[in-house]
Amino acid sequence: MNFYQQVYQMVKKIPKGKVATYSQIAGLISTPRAARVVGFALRLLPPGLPWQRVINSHGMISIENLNCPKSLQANLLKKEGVAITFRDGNYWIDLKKYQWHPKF
DNA sequence: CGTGTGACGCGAG
DNA sequence: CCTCGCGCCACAC
Repeated sequence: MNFYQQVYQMVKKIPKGKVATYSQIAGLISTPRAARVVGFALRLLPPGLPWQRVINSHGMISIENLNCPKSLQANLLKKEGVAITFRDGNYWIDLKKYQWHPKF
């Protein structure tokens, strides 16, 4: 199984209404420091993945200029019950409240 | 096998 | 607190 595939599998496991960070995903897979690679993997997302639940460690969205606008991600998260705060041009998520805690 | 790159992270200033 | 810079790992070339 490729690293990317592991990333996708992990992203799929994020429950509705929860979010995870890049470094968290990387750590869950095997390599805590491969957060960048996680982002790289999410760049070529296969359809059907809840990519909107993956954010950076600041609880902030930093996408925008790809095919998907940040507003779409924020909208999707809102529909899942995640509170989004818009501040200084970016969407912020309360990680304390919504971060996913996988329990194996 | 060497180099470059990226939806990132963290320490230093 | 904000900005800058390097490290990091997997993958494409």
